[in-house]
Amino acid sequence: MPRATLHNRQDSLERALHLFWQKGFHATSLKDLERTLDMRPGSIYAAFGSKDALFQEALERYARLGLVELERTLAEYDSPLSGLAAYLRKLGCLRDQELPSRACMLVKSLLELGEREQAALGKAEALLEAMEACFVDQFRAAKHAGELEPSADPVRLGRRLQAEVMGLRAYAQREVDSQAVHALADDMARSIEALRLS
Amino acid sequence: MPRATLHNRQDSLERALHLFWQKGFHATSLKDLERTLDMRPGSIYAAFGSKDALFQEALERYARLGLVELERTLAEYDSPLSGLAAYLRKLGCLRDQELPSRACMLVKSLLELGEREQAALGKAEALLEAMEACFVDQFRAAKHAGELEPSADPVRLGRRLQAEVMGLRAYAQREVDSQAVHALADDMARSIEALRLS
DNA sequence: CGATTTATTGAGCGATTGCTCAAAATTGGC
DNA sequence: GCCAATTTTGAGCAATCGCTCAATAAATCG
Repeated sequence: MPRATLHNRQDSLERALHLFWQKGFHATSLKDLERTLDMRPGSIYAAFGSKDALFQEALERYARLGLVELERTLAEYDSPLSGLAAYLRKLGCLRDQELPSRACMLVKSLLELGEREQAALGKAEALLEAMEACFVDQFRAAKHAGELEPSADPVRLGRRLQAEVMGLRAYAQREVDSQAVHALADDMARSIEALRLS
Repeated sequence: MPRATLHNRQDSLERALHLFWQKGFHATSLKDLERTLDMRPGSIYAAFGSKDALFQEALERYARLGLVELERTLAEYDSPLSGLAAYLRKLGCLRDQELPSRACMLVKSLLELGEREQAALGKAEALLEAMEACFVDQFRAAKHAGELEPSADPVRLGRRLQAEVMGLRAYAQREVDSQAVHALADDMARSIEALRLS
C-alpha cells in the first residue's frame, strides 16, 4: 500500500558520513547534504530527524567501521603486539589513500564541537573511549601471552597508543609527503615492538 | 588632531584569540566577537579587516606565544633532551590550568578549516612546520652534545615529537581526569629521556 | 480503476550569517 | 569655540542558516 522508498537509507548515511568527515559539522550545510544525498530537505528530515541527529548517526557508523577495521587487522596476527604494530603501519599509508580526511573523524569532532553540540560531543568521547578500551584489551592480551614484562601497565600503554594514533592521524592531515607519514608510523610501530620481551 | 583610539588593539586581539581558540573558527560568530571585544562591527572591521584576517592574526599570535613558551622551557635546561622532556611534562598539566582549550589551536584549525579558509589553513600548516623545526633543532643540538647515538635521525625524532604533542593535547581535550594526562605526558617524557646515551 | 498510504517535493519561514557605510561622537590644533 | 581628522556606532543589507509543512507523486490494495 505504501509508496516504495526511493533512497537507500544506509547509502544516504554513507554519503553523509563522507561529507561530515571531510568538512566537519559546522562547515557542512544542509545545502551540501541536499546535493550529496540528492534529497530535498523534507526527505532528509523525515529520514534522520535533524542535522545533528544525522551527524551523530554518521559518527557512530564511522566508529563502528573503524573498530571493525582495527579488530580485523589485529585478528590477522597471533601476537597482540605485532597486531598493534601492523595497525600503526596501516595508518602510515593514510596519505596514499583517497579519503574524505586523513584525520580521525572522532578527533575532528572532539576538537570542533562545543557545548551547543553536547550530544554529538559526548558520543565522540564515548567512541574514543571504546577505541582506547580496545587498545588496553590488546595490551592485556599481550601481557597474558608473556609478550610484556610483568610490571607493564596495559592501561597506560593503551592510553599512550591512543594518543599516538591521534597524533599520527593529525600529523597526516598536514601537507607533508607520504614518506614522512610512513616513517612516523614506522617509528611508532617500532616502539610497540620494542616492548616485546626478547 | 585625530580622535584617540578607544580600544587597545593588542588587547582586542588577545580577547579574539581566546574566543577563537575556545570555539574554533566556524562556531565563533561576529556577534560573539562583538560581545567579547566590546566593539561594534564597524570598529572590528576597521581594525582587523575581516573575520578571516582577525583569525589569522590570532593564529599567528597564538603560535608566537607558544614558541616563546617552548624556548623558555628549553632554555632552563643545559641538556636538550631534558628540556624536551620538561616541555612534555608541562603539557601534562594542561588539564589543571584554566585555558580556552586544552587542544592546540593550530591542530584545531588544521582539522577544522577547509578550502574556503585556505589562507588561514596554510598559515596553520606553516606554523606547525616551524614548531616541528624547533623540535628538530633541539634534537640536532642533543646529537651534537653527544646525548644521542650517532645513528639517530633528528628529523625523524622531531617529527615523532611533534606528533606526540599533537596527540597528547588532543587527548587532554577529552573529559579524562588530570591524573591520566599527567601519566601520559610522563610516559612520553620518559621516551625522550630513554634516548639519552647512558 | 479508484482509494489509500506513504515518500518526496520545494517554496519559504524566522533567525542568523559576515559585513557595509552614512551618521554621530570624540579628540587635538588653531 | 570651531574646524579638521579620526574613531565609533548601529541600523540594516544580501545571503545563508537549519528547518517546516501543505501539496504532490508514486506505489499497493480491493
